[in-house]
Amino acid sequence: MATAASPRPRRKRPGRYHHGDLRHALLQETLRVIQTQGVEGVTLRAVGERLGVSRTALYRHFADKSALLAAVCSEGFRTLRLALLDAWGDPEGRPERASAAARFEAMGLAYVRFAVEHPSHYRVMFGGFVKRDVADPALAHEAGGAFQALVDAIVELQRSGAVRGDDALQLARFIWSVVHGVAMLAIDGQLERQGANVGEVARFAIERVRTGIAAEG
Amino acid sequence: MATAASPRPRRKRPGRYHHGDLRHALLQETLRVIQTQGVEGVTLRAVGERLGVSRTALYRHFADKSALLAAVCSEGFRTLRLALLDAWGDPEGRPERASAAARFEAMGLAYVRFAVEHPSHYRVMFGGFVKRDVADPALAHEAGGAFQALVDAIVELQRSGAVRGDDALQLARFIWSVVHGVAMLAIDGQLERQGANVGEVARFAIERVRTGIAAEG
DNA sequence: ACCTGAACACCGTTCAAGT
DNA sequence: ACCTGAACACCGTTCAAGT
Repeated sequence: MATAASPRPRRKRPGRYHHGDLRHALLQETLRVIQTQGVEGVTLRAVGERLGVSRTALYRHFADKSALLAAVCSEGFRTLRLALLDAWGDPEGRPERASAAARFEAMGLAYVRFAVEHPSHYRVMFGGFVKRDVADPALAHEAGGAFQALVDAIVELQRSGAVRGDDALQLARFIWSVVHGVAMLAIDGQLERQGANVGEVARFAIERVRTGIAAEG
Repeated sequence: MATAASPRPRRKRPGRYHHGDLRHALLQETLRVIQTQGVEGVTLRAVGERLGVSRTALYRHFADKSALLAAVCSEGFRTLRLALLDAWGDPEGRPERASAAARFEAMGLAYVRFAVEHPSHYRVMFGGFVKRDVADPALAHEAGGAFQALVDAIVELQRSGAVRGDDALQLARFIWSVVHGVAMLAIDGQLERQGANVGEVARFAIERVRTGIAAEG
């Protein structure tokens, strides 16, 4: 458990009619349900009841359930981006001593760790739960931001001569695929089923990737 | 569309009481619904109605809906294994001229192609739809078989001196992560959203992997 | 052995109505 | 502006009953 114990969103006072900040509370409570019972535990009835509010109150703040989950995705990509930037900038708590390889590994491991520590949240982000035709612009923006953290890291590694001069976007998509693949197989229990250790798989993968994208010579 | 037009499973004759091979028909019809309407289109009512059978008839053949989907997964892993073996053994229709690199690439591309051509089926296989505690042994067997195809290929590449002498299982997990990652991002529309071409991403990834796992010297 | 039909406890969503 | 409560059209699953 690495999730900070976020304060439980307030219930509506029984007498009062307005909740106050229902939109934010709905989002927070949905995240809480996802983390504890998984996505299938997210019913409008359950979330509403936990906030002392009718099961239809949410329609004032979100178009529908899919829009609520889209907001959950946005929040996830934001958290993921911050985790990646943190690992990249401060790989072991000793940024000044960090080699390019160490920073790269730290970022990759941080990605996988985010997924493993928030499996249900991660699955909402990539499990096809939000209808693609909704196309929440905030979601696209946050997803793009998380990806950009990866691109920026690649570019910096290229500048320092550690990584070959391929198109940075292609390199970033490749690396994203690797960590996303490890994360998904881990979440799905596929690695566990084989008796494999997720951390080992992640470390091995990142090291092989580093070799695969290293500058030649 | 690359799926062979499988013959539509027979409806029950209105007069008759028994369907004949309902279990097989249920599986086939479920696959058909998944392919055309996605997993969320799979309702026991819809599948039953399409076969001219009650919505509860399936409980004679499967424990519940999750068990039906587990069977769908098994079938998917079986098809995937065959596709991988086919690509590995006959990369371009000219097996005798195929280099190790070409066979490796063909296998990787075949993996991604399977997912892209059967996105909903692939998502059922890896989307956490089947409850893990059911633990269908046939499913575990088929999943293991598909993975084994990858391991066997790695071992052969190691014997031929093309791939470094790391633990074959670790190498196979790494490669699985890469192709699974590309496949999932493709299915999810993440690559499309960036304007990336799935085939290009897959080819680039496989080539970088090949470099990353190549024998040294 | 195999299938049916009614019943049950759930869903998301809508909409007129209340404050 | 914000929330409620009844109603609607869906679900998966159970179970006694039919053939």
